[in-house]
Amino acid sequence: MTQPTGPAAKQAVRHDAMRARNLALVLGEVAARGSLTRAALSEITGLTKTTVSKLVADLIEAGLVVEAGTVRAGERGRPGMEVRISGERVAAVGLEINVDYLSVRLVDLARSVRLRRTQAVDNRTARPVEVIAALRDLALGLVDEAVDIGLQVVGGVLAVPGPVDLATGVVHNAPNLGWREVPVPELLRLPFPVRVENEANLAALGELWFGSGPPDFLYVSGEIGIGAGLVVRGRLFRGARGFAGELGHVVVSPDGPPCRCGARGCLERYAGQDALLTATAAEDLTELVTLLEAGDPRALAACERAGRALGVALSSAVNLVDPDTIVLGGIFARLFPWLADTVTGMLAARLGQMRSAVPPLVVSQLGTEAAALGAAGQVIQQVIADPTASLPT
Amino acid sequence: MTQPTGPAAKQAVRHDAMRARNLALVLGEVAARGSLTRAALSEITGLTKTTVSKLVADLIEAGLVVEAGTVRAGERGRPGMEVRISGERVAAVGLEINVDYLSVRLVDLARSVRLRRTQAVDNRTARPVEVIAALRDLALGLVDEAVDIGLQVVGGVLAVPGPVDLATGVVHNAPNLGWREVPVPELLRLPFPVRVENEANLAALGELWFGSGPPDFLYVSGEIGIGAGLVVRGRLFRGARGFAGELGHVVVSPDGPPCRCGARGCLERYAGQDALLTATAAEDLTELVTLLEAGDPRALAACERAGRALGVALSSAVNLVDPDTIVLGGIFARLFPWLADTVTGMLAARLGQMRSAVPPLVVSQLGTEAAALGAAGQVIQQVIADPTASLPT
DNA sequence: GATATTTAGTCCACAACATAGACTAAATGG
DNA sequence: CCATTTAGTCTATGTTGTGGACTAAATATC
Repeated sequence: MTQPTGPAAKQAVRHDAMRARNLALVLGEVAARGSLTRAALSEITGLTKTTVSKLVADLIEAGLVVEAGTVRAGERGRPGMEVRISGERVAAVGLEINVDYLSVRLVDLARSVRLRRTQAVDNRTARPVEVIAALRDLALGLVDEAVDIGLQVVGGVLAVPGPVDLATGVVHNAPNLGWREVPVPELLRLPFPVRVENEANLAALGELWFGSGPPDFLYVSGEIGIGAGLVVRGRLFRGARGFAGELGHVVVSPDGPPCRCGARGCLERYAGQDALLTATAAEDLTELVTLLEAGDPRALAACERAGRALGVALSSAVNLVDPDTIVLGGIFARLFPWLADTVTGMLAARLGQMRSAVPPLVVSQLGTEAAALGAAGQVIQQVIADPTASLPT
Repeated sequence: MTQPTGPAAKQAVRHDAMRARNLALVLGEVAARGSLTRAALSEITGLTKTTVSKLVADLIEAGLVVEAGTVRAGERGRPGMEVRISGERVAAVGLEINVDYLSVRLVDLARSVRLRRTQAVDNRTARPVEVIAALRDLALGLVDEAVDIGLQVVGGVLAVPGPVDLATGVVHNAPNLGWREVPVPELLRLPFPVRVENEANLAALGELWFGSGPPDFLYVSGEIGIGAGLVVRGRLFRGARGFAGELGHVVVSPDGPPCRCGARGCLERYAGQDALLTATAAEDLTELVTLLEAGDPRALAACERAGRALGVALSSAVNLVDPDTIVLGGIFARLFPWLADTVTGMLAARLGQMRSAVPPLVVSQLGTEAAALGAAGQVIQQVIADPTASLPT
């Protein structure tokens, strides 16, 4: 018989764990609300003023928060001292390998993007070792600049367009890049710990942490392959082995065109970038957008067909995973003006009678930065969730 | 900016919470492993022997565990005293309303099914208040019998075939019963707290806690409507508003037969009970099974068509939610012999090239009891997760 | 300008719960 | 019967939060 408690429930709690949790609680509230006084923290967390004072003292000593000036809530009384996240000690690096660029971002603990570097390159024609060597150079340059501005990089996450084995970091298959079985961490070897994660999942987390929407949504990303990241109550849904979110292979029509996955009628064959470019004889996405702007009938028809297919696949997804909102990113962000009405119409037609609310369709606010920001945000999130790892011993 | 920590991370931890967590840890390990000595508990949990002794003393005083005799692990040394879950103090009631029966189960803390009562009745032709009144009578009888055997019912959960508003217990729409907007808890009014939950989700939990498979699977249930319960790492996935798992409205063919949900080509129209009975002119499921056993060509063709549709829909589900195993329950458990090869074949054809492992298809081990057992199991699970609620004050 | 009032934050004795080592208890091997 | 091994209890101590007393810093009122 399986015991259905999560891993967190299987740990004994001692005094040190209690303190770690309360430190994380205080730091998390400060991070969530921008700044708080000790008195406000006491009210919000339920801990006594004494306890909050001690916890804040530890966080100040660790350089994770700073006192930022006095503030008064009421008309009279002693003014409180604002405590804010310090953006001047620790930072995280978000990295991204996509089809036609490499990207790195430096994000501080206050979630400010301090540095941005992007390098245009055709990653589909380069060998994986070449791509990763170029990324390593870009990242090392960023780290040097971080040291120059006084920030210590405590970790990084790399976004790649394909499923990833989270334990080993091996990219089993990235169709957008033409990669199979690439042992990314062995090749990357940066002077801080780096994990590898699927790009759609990280973009979803980017929208969550750097966007402004609600904490329950399905993020749709796509180039050749189409992936989805699902966030429910602020947490990423990964599935049993971490390979959830393969929206590109959801069935649009069971006897439709053959797909490279071996099935037929997958979403990718209707709405993937290759499908769109082939239908319009466009060279690349920019040319496709130019045709659409010019009102080219073939381009408009291809978008209409892609929009209907997206609507069908997304209606299946909504029935299965019940998101609150659908966010279109990747190529679909650029094509949003020509897709939105068709997709929204199809969702309303297929979902509108049974469901009390059809999830609204919105465009990504972060554009091509979403994945790299989500990557860096994951490291920031870990520091906030476990501040004791950052305390001096 | 949304702060993405779960609810549990937002609670301060004090001494009482620390004790509660450690009590839950000890009780959970005893529940998971059948019986343990204090010394073994100390080794497994990492708490000292002193701490474990005190925690076990509290649990004994609460009647949640008992000492069950001496046992020795090695060749010499003082024998240890086995501590086991007590099945003789608290119990939970699982209730179920399905199309053609009402069912109640009494389950003790050791997860033994102590009492079973099922009443055959056509719930589709009866009014909701009549159905719920009959269920109330059945449940009150079970409670009387529980008292007779010395068990105290601490709570219950009711399984219904349709989406449920978890906060209010209102059943918005149960197509299998013909119900809409039924305020079940107001009508039921039993002498213990009762929550209402979707039947497919509870059946999935039943397979998890009373079956013997791995803790990551998609459970497929079906009568007229087809629902799915998804369990990942021992936890039920519900979606943003609790309305995930609507497998019956996943698209099989976008321009297929119109569905009562307003869409076209939903799985329900191919593999739902009505679709199967209409295709074979069978009166009910038993007659359909008789036809299948006799080799009736129309019945076999209907199952083949249903199996292919299930395979298509399940391949979309696997791509999106990545389960380890697929469990067929409901009518599909009875039809398993005539469905399995087609479904398995379709899954292999659609998933076998890209995914390193195609999820195996298995039949439910619990049959029609799965939902009621899952319901009772949820109450049992809550007692184990929060034993301080059961301690004398 | 002085005093009363309000609110923030610190101080310190105490409580709750886990730890750690000493000790007792219960068994078997030699 | 004694030595050894292992389980479980006892008791002083340590860690971390609490709660009330107290100080500090502000404004309103006189």
